Amino acid sequence: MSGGVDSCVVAALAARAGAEVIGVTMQLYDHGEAVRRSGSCCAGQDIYDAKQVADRLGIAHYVLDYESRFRTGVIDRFADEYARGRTPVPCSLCNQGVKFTDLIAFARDLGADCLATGHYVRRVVNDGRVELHRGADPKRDQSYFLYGTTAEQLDFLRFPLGGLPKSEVRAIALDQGLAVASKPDSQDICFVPDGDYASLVKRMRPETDVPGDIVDLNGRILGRHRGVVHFTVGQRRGIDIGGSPEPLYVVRIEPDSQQIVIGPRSALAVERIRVEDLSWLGEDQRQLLVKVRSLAPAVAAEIDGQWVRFEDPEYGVAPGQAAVFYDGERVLGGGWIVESIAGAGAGEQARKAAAA
RNA sequence: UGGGGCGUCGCCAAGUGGUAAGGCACCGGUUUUUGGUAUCGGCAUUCGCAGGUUCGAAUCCUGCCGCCCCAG
Repeated sequence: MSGGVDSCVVAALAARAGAEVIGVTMQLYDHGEAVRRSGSCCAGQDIYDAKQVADRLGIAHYVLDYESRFRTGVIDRFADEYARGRTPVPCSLCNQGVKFTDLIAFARDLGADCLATGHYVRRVVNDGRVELHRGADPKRDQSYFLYGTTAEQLDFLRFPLGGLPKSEVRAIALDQGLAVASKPDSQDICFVPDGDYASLVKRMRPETDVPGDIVDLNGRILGRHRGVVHFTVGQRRGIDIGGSPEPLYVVRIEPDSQQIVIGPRSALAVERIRVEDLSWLGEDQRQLLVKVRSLAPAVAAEIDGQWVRFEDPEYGVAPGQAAVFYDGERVLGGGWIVESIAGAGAGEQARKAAAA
């Protein structure tokens, strides 16, 4: 129970169903600053909210201090990735680590039959095989963040909200008289109190705060930037360079030289990517759909070992993000994007032709 | 101190007598359980400065200032 609407409704549904329910809240990063911020989770006020709901439901409630695990497993890695010129997905790190590893272990120790969470994904048993599917509400689907779930974890997990639209979840919360019914949806990075993730990363990895050159595709210096921490591949705003007839985007980040390479949208075209730490729930699918960011339609691709080749070029693929594989509604797995190969963008071709 | 060209929003840039296009950048909203993207809206009472002509000038005239190129 994070203290938000979703997990509290899960607890309420379970309690109403007559199950023996034990509420568990992880304390992940409470250092006072995030305490009062609504829309966060797993800290301060949210833990109090979760406790209130548990009391109302008449269920036991545990608060687990996972701060140090969260720090090493999520926050440190978050900062490290920026230092490598990548753009991390902390939510996936959290799910794969503390949430689905440590929390499941705790639940098993308690002798629980399962662990239910408020994620908008579906667990589908098909022919005795457990599958992970997207949430029924396409606007709420969180499968992108859960691709790393293992079959063994999936066996133990339950996602009661996966088939519901958010509006219905709120209606249930209201109906059950839960104090959190109208709490705003959480967004942004939970452990960054004010959305200013850059200042956190700067504090942890000062080298990401070093000014550097902004160069074009040919290496020509166009300007200066305040530090690589402020950029991600595919980013348009914040480059602060005008005078171009078309928008310029971050094409590449080179942390060693502190350089940001920018170019037109066509330079963002990516033909294939390499992924690491591949997690796999499927069989032997090679032709599949892949999402390279949480919000984006899944596109056709072919996987071959660590390489994923897009049927059509993808734009703005940022290393550090996850590539998540789908077969229709079903999640097949995914991995971290570590490398991308420029594709046949129209502009790129024109540039090469002009240079030749 | 000979010749030529140019000075319009932070940048690029239309506009050559009728009352300041557009793009980029920037700012704000929307969207969003990561970062981004996308989208919508805002953004020069004023055209290097000072005079003059005109009903009316960024557009014509004069002077000055600044920059660039060629030639010394």
